[in-house]
Amino acid sequence: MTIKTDDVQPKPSADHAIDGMDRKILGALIEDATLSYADLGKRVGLSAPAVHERVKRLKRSGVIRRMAALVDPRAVGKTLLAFVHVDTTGWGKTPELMAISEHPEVEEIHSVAGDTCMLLKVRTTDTHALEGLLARLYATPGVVATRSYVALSTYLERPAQAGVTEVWPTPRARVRVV
Amino acid sequence: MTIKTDDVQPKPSADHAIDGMDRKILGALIEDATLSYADLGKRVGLSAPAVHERVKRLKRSGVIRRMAALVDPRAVGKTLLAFVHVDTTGWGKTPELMAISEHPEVEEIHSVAGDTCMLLKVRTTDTHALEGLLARLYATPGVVATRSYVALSTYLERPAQAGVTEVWPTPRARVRVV
DNA sequence: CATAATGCCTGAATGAAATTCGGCAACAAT
DNA sequence: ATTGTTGCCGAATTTCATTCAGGCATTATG
Repeated sequence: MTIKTDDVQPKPSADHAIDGMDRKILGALIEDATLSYADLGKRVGLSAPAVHERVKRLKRSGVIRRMAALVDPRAVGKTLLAFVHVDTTGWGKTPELMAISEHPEVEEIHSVAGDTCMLLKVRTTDTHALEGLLARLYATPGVVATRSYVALSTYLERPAQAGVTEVWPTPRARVRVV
Repeated sequence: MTIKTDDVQPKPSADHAIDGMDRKILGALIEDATLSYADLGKRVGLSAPAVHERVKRLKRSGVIRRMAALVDPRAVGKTLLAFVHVDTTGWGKTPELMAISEHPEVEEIHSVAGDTCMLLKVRTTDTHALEGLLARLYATPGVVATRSYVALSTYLERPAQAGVTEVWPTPRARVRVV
């Protein structure tokens, strides 16, 4: 009998393991999702139907969540970026706290280990709009304090890279049980 | 004579102002960049060549930076997400600090206002790989301290929304100069 | 008020690309 | 050795991106 894990986090169905060819495809599609299958195939060394099949599988298995247009936030009026540490009374995915995701200024919500409970990434038009968001956060039941880090400049902002980055390889047990 | 602003931040060329129709198009393309122009037009109430023209303009003006595949980080082995506060001796875009962006685990680098200098968003395979990254950060000239917030759960993570979110409208001067 | 110019839209036509199909080679299991 | 499976390629079909020629509203101008 197998134990049902039933994760809270969305899990990528691990039907097929990702191989090096998949990583090359992912890397190319992260850079440019408008590549034709013919060009994509030429870049990774495969035919168009072959890459098409793999991309379909990567989408179906959830590795590729979706294709998205990356929009300059400043072009749509979101000039101000801030990271907000939120201290709460309780812990966990309570409905009250999840209501925070309803605020359209909030782009990310993480529960973190450290001297705070939750970490928010938010974008607003200006400081005044940030104040409005903070007021709504403080009005949320369970929120007791916030600390905001307003971004002055963004030096790097890129979506998830596809390559493995095992610079220091994780040590594996080299012990022989006798 | 006009003053050359010459921003450090990439600037969206403000040829044409973004109107409500553009916002609807952007919102749809953020959700799904694979929409055909016909479907996109039906969704926003426009013909296919019309939306095509607008999308082309949005790309050319830099509002749409690019189309990208959004990849599940866990599917490519990046299980651990952390936000790292970095304290530095100096300030600004020094070459030493910009070398941090060479580390593939680093997804974002912001200089922030608050009790730290810089804020990093990083993804690694595990805690050991995070330790390796921190070791490399400490080896960077100018870095004096770091504080890491390891994400336990991610409740929300979405790319930039297209809509204006002026919930508390920014007060405008109602003064008449006489 | 008339007129011309501008910008933006609609509908058809062309060319390219996505998608599907059948067949072949490599590999694993029986 | 044989059989089944998996993954790939080349060709065919259908859909879509892209372009073009008009039509309508709005605005500037005489």
